[in-house]
Amino acid sequence: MSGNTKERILEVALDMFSQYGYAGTNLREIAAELGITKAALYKHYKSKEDIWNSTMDVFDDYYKKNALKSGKEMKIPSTLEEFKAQEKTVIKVIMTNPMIRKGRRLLTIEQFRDEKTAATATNRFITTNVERLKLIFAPMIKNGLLIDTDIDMLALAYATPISALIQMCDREPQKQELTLKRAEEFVDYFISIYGIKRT
Amino acid sequence: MSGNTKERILEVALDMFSQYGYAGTNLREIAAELGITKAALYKHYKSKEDIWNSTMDVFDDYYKKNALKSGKEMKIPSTLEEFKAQEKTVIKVIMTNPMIRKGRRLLTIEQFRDEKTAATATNRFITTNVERLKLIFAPMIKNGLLIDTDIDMLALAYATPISALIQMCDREPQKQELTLKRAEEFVDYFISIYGIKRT
DNA sequence: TTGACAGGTTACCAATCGTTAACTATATTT
DNA sequence: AAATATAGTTAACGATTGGTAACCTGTCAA
Repeated sequence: MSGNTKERILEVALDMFSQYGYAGTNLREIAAELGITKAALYKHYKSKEDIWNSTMDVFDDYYKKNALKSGKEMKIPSTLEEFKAQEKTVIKVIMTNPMIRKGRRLLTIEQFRDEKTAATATNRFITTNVERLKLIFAPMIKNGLLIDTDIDMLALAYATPISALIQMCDREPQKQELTLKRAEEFVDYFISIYGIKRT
Repeated sequence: MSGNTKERILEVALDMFSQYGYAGTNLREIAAELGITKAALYKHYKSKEDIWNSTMDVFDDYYKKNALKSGKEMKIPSTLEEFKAQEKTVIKVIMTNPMIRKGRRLLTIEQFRDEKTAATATNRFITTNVERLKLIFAPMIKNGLLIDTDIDMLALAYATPISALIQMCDREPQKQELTLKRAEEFVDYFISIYGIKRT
């Protein structure tokens, strides 16, 4: 019966770790949530740290398969409206997808534990976004859609306000509508500043 | 001997809570760091939660007396250069002041614990900054120093890139020089976009 | 039919947690 | 000088933690 217990453990662990952190999560609660005994967990994972590492792997895999891949498959928009529409779609997914949210929360909570986690956080919260955007903005500047300006600063100026709103949404989910709306408004605002109107 | 033990406990607790969080911190280590016994802590505080609440109060007081007050005493810059210089000073303090840094880290780690903490985090990380900036930007627009644009978006566009760099510095202190430099560069960049050149 | 095994259980272990009690030494007050 | 308050100690408490051992039970292959 239930050959999927191993995965269900991860689902619950994922919820708890991303809310209470590693130290604040205990195995009894994970087991209780699943209706099994704490000892049963050890039939599937050899230690708490093993469960922890597995949840991190889940997040990593999901991130690589979805966030990263969809970033690389992103089209170079040929109009400002196309850029807006495309970005608003991405923002909505990043802001509302449960797996992405939990992974982000986990990384936020644990980012000060060690240098490796810190580096991962910087990479995921800033670097990856900036690099993706640079790949989009460079041709847009070349095509006369955006004003010709320092592309690093441009990517930073675009990515971080949206990140801040996403973080706000992470910690206050009841404000999801508000933050999503504000993020979309910011996309429009950004284009109103940096976009070049066609004549 | 040592009538300041009560305060020294707070200093150590402050370090540990802001690195490992509430659940990840234990009283033995706090005591050991001070060269006293765990039981001695109870001569000064009645419980772990009491110590926790006291550290939160320390952060709150410091924040109100320094960050908030200096924000309110801020001058309205009469030139763009003055704005840049003023802001770079503020950024340096916020980025490097140990007490402010620890308070920020603590809030980052614990922001998902309950709704009140979450609200505090949003207030401190976004709202307060944005409100302060709006008070500065409004007269600057009126005086023809900045282009006339949506002031909420303008404040968001200025505050969040710097916040992101500060967060990066928090988790990777060895990059302090880099992040500080980038933040200062961003101030210049921001003015190059939104500032109105005198003729 | 039997035997192996996967996936549970109960019961327990040692370590660690926050916390308290009883005691001691040192100042301070009366 | 005696009494008291302060700030520390040692030792222990009960609860909780991650982890283990022994046992049970259904499924499935030999």
